[in-house]
Amino acid sequence: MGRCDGTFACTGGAGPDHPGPGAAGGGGADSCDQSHYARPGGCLLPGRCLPGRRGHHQGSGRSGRGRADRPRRRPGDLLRCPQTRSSQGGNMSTSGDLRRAYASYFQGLGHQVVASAPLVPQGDPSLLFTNSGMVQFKNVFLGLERRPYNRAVSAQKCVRAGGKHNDLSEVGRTPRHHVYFEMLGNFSFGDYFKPEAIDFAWTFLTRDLGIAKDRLYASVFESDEQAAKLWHQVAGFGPERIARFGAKENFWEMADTGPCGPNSEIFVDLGPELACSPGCHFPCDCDRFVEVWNLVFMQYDRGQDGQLTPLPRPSVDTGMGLERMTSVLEGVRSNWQTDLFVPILARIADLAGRPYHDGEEGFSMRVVADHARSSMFLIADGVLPANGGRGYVLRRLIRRAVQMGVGLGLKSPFLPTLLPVVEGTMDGGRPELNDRRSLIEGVLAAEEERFARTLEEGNRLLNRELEAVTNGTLAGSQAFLLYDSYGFPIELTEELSEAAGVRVDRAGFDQRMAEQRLQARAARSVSGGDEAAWAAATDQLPATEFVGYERLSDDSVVLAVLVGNALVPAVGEGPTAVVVTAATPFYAAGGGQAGDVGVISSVSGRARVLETRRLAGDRIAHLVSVEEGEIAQGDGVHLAVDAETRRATERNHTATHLLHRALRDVLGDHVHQAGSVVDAQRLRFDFTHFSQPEPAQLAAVERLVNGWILDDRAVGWRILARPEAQALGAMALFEEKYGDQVRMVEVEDCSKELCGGTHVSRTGQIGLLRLVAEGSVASGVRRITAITGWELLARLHQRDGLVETLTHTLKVPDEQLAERVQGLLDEAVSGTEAASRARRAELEAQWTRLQGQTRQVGILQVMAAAVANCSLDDLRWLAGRWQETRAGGVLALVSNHEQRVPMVVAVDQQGQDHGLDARQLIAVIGQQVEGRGGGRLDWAQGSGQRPDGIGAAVDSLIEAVRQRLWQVPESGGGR
RNA sequence: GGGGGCGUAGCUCAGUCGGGAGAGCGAUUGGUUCGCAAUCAAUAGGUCGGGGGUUCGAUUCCCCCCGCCUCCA
Repeated sequence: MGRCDGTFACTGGAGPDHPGPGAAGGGGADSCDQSHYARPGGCLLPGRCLPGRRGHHQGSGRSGRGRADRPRRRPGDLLRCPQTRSSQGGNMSTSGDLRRAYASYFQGLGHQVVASAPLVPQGDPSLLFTNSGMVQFKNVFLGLERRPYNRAVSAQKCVRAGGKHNDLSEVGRTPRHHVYFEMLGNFSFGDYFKPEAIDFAWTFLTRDLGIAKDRLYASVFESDEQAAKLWHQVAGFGPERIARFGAKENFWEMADTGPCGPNSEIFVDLGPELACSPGCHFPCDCDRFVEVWNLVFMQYDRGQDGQLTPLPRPSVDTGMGLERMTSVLEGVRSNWQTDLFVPILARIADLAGRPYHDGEEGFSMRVVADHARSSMFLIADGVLPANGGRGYVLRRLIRRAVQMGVGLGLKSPFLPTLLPVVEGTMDGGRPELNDRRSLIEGVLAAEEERFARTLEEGNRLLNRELEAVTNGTLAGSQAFLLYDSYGFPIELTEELSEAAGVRVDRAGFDQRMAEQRLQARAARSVSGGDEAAWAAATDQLPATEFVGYERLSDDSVVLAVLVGNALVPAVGEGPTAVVVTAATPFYAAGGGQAGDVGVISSVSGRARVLETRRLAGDRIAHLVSVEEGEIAQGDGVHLAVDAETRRATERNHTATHLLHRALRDVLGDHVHQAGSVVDAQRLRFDFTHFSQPEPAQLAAVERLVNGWILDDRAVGWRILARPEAQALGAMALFEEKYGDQVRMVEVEDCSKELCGGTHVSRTGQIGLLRLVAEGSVASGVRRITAITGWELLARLHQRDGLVETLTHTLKVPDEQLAERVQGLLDEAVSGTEAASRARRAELEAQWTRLQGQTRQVGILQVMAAAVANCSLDDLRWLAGRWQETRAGGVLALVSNHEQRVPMVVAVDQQGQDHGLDARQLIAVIGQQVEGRGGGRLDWAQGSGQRPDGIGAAVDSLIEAVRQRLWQVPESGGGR
């Protein structure tokens, strides 16, 4: 990258990979800084700016204090950074203050304060994690969702790791990359636009935060004259303070189509001391100018053809990275030196027994600090370590942190012990860390433990490999196998190999790694769901009105019919089709509840609804098979849900809420829902818990639930504002939609949960509940399966039928069944024992007879005989006796058994010395009985299928031995 | 979603050109020992994850499924 050459269009950090704060898959203020420590010729001296600052703590220097009494600087500190100018006139001194000030400033300007959405995006499978402030407003910007306000402000939790934008490898190496960070943002949904957005930002920065006006700069899209003009009017910026960039940096798009527009970024000059060169000036992408705020002006809609049409009501989406703005306010050079990280780093340094260094030496500690807090927030939002998807990202974060920590000499498990410190840095802004404390600690401890086992196993395997190394190099494929199949980190392989004086073929390893990536990517491009295509084909339609809470049948009109993934005017009998109506009583699969089935009919046709699914934009898709006539777009139709199936599903859904409550009562508050499936047949509930529940605990749970059912408690629901629901103590699930209006389902004096599903109206309708299975699905997650209502009755009947069959067959009353079966088993066992004893006696007798049948062939004793009715196992037993008694020479036994001819041949050492091979001999016998066989030099077996050749087989064996002895005269002579 | 590895006695695991299912620990019984610990000996315990195929014969080779571990996306 060029810098300060006067012609290069400096990005200020918002490079091509980081389109701005609002990008669903994009980056923004907090991950833009590509500058590194220890840069040759750079203006930073690692470690100079911030001597160890352990001891000072977040929470000190709250608002109201001036910088004079902020305790974070000691008189002797060498502070080369221009932080002394940072907070002039302002009273911001901590990240918590900034978070609060931002919210209250915009609240004062008519913005609704909206809670942070969870890190797991709702209803957007294309996105691994929430990675910017606008994610929860995406559908509002797209016009698919309406909210009761048109101005909002939020402090959004974000994670960038995994997926397309992966900052993982940069964390710890740069001043501003983090996996977890927070984005402060104000939003206008078709309300105010550029003039207000720029004015609000300017006023907040200069008045509320007290940043000197001469330290601020802005960038605008090259052709956005309006924005440039506004910066001049509002801030008095001349052209030298307004950079103009092209579409790559300053034009933002949510996706290939849809809302988009230019954006304007605001930069703070950290001072000439940080300049990369004496001539450095704005714009320059060195550490001197830090981008703190990105204002996105959504004013166009890009159509399928790529054409831009102006939006009637332009919108605004802004993002300010909490961490970097805090660093500016606190006058420190990197985010790691803010109150968000200093206490965490200090604790890690304490545990490691060595000081934290701000330079390269501190890399490991920064990674541990970042990954620890990232993991905690992910777990708090319901992510659990797993082998794929989000869970895998979390697992990697935890393991990387543990590996770094162990390298620092930390004693595992140390991650759980960091939780209180991380929570402290949040200054009360993130209560979920406390609410989910036991869960977070448990998950972290369990994962550390599991990783320790992985390392131990890898160590064992590596040592084995190292011993086998002969040329001083461990093959890249071996190192890769250790990594790929056994999860043993390559860094450890290198380290341990080096200690053993072995080089690791890193190039070979990297080669394998690249192949693996290619393979996974190629596979990915093939997959793709139908639902996305359906959503795209119907994106002009309004949200479907769901009337299924109130009734099970309704009339509506068909808005769209799809066959395959394409819109069609009508569909007849035959193909499976998708039907979308204006309104429907059919519940679309979601929240764990199965979609409804039933019938859609019109004057011209009737279709069976096989499945109901929810599409993006709250449209409901019925998957149908037309049974009669046709269903056409524009038809008036009657939609009827299969009531029996729906009722059964509702019984299971309400029972799930009761079960959840009972589990918490019996096992403890760390129990949280981790997945749920509810259909007409059963309910399946996954929950967090770290050990196997005792049978007595499960019995207690079942008893509690059935007690509530027998109480016949009322079940109701209402829509209310989210804070209200929280105040009432509603169970907040991980999957819940963090809208402002939430639906709370309440079981009288028992359970309150936020839930969009359908339920019985009184618990008595559930009938009864029975737990039918309990097991583990992942570490720390248990799964309970249960049944209710008719399904339970059917199971009882089935069980009763089974018992009846048994009592009938065994001719004993119910209560004696067990005893009778045991008796039969004992009899069977003694019977087979007696039989095998008898068989052995028979074989023993057979063996005695055989001993008389040895004949001399040359110098060898040959025992060749046909024995009656022996299985291959019997022959083996006889051969065993032959070996035990050291009869010597050659043994060949042939028998007839169940239409086949089992045969064995054994040759002792003497026979082998004379060139005899058991495999050749058995082939000779095999010829006479149409059989085949094989084995080892001294021992062969096989079977044939012509019992009438047995006599010839024995003769041919003797003849073969004789010939063999002639062909290969024994060296000592003796014939 | 795509790979790799693993699944054998209660536990930890051996078991290669396909042919007699094993070790250590644990359990039971007996001996030695003042008791425990320890130690010696004997014994029990296995649909070799499940199903299908190839073969005279499959723990072993092939295919499918299930479970666990792991990497990549």
